[in-house]
Amino acid sequence: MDYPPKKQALQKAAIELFAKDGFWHTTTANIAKHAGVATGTLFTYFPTKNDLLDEVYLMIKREALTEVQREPKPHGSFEAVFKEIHTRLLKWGSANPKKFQLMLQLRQGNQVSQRIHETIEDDWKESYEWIMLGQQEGKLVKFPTNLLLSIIHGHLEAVIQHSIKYNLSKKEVDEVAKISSEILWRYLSPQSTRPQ
Amino acid sequence: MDYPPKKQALQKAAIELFAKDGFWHTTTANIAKHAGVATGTLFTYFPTKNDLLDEVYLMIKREALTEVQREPKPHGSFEAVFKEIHTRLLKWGSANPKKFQLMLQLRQGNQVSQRIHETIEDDWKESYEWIMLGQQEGKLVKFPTNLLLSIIHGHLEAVIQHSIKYNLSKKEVDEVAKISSEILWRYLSPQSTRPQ
Amino acid sequence: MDYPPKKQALQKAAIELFAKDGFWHTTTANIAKHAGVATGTLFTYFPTKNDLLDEVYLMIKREALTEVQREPKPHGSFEAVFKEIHTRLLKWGSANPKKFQLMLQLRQGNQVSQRIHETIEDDWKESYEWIMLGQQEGKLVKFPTNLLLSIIHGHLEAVIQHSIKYNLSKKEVDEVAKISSEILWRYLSPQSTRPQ
Amino acid sequence: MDYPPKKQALQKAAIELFAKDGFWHTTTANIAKHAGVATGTLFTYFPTKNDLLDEVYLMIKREALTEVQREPKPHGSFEAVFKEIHTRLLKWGSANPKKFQLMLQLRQGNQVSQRIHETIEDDWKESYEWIMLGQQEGKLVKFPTNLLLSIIHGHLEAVIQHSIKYNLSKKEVDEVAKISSEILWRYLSPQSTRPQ
DNA sequence: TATGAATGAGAATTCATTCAT
DNA sequence: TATGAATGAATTCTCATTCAT
Repeated sequence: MDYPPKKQALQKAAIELFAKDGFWHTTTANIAKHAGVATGTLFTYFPTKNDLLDEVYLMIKREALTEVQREPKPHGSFEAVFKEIHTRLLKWGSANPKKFQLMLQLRQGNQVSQRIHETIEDDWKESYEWIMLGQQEGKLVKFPTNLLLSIIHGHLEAVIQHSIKYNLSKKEVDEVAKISSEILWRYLSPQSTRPQ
Repeated sequence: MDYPPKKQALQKAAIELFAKDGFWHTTTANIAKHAGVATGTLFTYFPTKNDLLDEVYLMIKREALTEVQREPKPHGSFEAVFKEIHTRLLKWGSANPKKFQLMLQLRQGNQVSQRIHETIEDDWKESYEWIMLGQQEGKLVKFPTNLLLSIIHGHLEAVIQHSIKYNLSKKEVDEVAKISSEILWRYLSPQSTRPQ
Repeated sequence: MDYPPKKQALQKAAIELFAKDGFWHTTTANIAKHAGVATGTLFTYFPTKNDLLDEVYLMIKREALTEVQREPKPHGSFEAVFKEIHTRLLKWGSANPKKFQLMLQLRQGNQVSQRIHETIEDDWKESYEWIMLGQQEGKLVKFPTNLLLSIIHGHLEAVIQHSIKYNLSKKEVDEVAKISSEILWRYLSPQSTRPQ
Repeated sequence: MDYPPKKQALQKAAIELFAKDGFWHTTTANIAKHAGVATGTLFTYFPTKNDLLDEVYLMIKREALTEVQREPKPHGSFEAVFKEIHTRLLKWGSANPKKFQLMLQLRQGNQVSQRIHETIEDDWKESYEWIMLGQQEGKLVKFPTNLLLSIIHGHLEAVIQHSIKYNLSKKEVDEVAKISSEILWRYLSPQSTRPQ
């Protein structure tokens, strides 16, 4: 979608550097240098440093989303789909530690513009509604949907962070994914709240 | 512990402003102004802006810890203690949204110095060991302890964020605490992983 | 004289924008855009932004001069010619407010190159000499010729500015021209300095 | 009124440089250097380069006004006062060529903020009303007051420019003032418009 | 001629930190 | 200790100009 090669190079360099040094310690001059272009070139593609950030953040979020939606689409029972999505995201995060951590870093801090947050919310709306549907159909506990999503997110993040921190191999990530999605599912499916 | 009133005023102002505008958008001049002191005074107490940040971060972390350890100490069965700690932290976070969010903001980003992170890890070592003990005694699932802690943290954060976002009343927070700690416990106690 | 249509479009756009936003707030990119050509094209016709300015300034000055010299040439007594010239310039300025104000703007400031100023002085030499002749023949007061010209200019400018500011109609400008040239003439013809 | 010596130095340097090189060719770094202060110091006193310009412009305008109003106040007949004011301004302009030319330069161009223009208009309101009164009492021709003022201004400027250009001595300026105010007066007093 | 992406020197402004009082 | 004016390195962004196509 982004043909201009210099633009791509800038985005890539930005992700690299933002993730490594943080948004504020990264200068536009440095991004340009790493991308192999002149300082002014950055501003040909991104009116301001913040616009670059916005675009990069959106890109990452969409990359994760693409992962969830890519062929073959998750299919089967609600449970199977739920676990598959969880697994895909975990794998994606483990395989893209820089992007993942940049994402976390940017979620806190108020650098990303409101407009982008809204765009992203829009992107994920389908998933949100799918979760809500699951609740209505009794497949998931009846927590406030937002809280439920927060918990799912929180869990996922914790597991990804763990995988990154201990630099797990692909194989290990597969295992963690299995256990972790299994647990999460039991945790959030209604029967689990009424054991015995 | 911090007798000089100007130092306290500076710390308070710093928390306020860091939480509201972020570390990078907060100028030392502004902190001083909000604290009602001269710009230079800040540097009488904190050699650099980052030292102020470190101290403030440590303060908040210790405040949360104090909450966990304050009299009457959590007591009773492992389960009771576990739930009590979870509840106390949830309440503290809900009651101190600014501090809590500042904490999250600072966890990502590389502002806080390594030294401080180590100090904090040290502070919480006891808790860490208590969890590990719980695992050894079969009270908690046998995940890698670090992952377990990450998951507990993730859950707690999700719930606190939710309470803050929807501005829950004290009563509502009490309820959420009850349900949430109950769920977390079932989730992490070994029997929950072998339902039926 | 300027056949290439893109060159003309650039000059026109430059006048428009220099007059509206000032030389410094006008970017070459903007001029090109308004002229409907590519940024680089400007530099095909004008080596530098300042050369464009020079040419535009010269153009305007010559347009005013052309107005003075156009057929039917001012004729009759010295007084009649003097008044006719004054009237023509006043009308031209009122009809071309943008060009007129750009002219004023550029007279101060050191943007226009010395070479152009000299060229213009040359263009107007004839008028200058005609005024001098008038003085020698006792038709005009014996002020230093330069001062005399400055005063004439000052008067003319004041009246044009007034016409522009109050957006006078053609008819009103005609009237003002009549009165104003009458006054100026009395003011500068020798008898006026010795009334009674 | 402006005690801080560095502020004064900055204003002085700004006038010097703006007049010599123009507002746009003068960098804040250069102003600071000429004032013998650090680059940042300029912004301690003037939030932006334009604020410095505003203040400098206002200063100059007020200096001219002070000249008009200083003791001994112009007194005597309307004619005497009129000529005295004209003379004082001419002398001030001749004695302060840089300030005078900077004034002209800034009047054109849209750098000076509207607010400052209004402040100045306010400052000179008294003079404006005095002129209007003169018209009502039949001491001055019944032109639209604004046009009348424009003409007076235009005349004054022309004469000052002349004095500066030919670097007239104080004595010569005195003479020019005498002649010039005499002429202007005859020109603008009602009888002069109906000679014979 | 015409294009417009790319360039990079240059400029205004910010702000942590210092230091004389 | 406390002050706050002064510092100047660092940073984002602008824009005239170039040049490969």
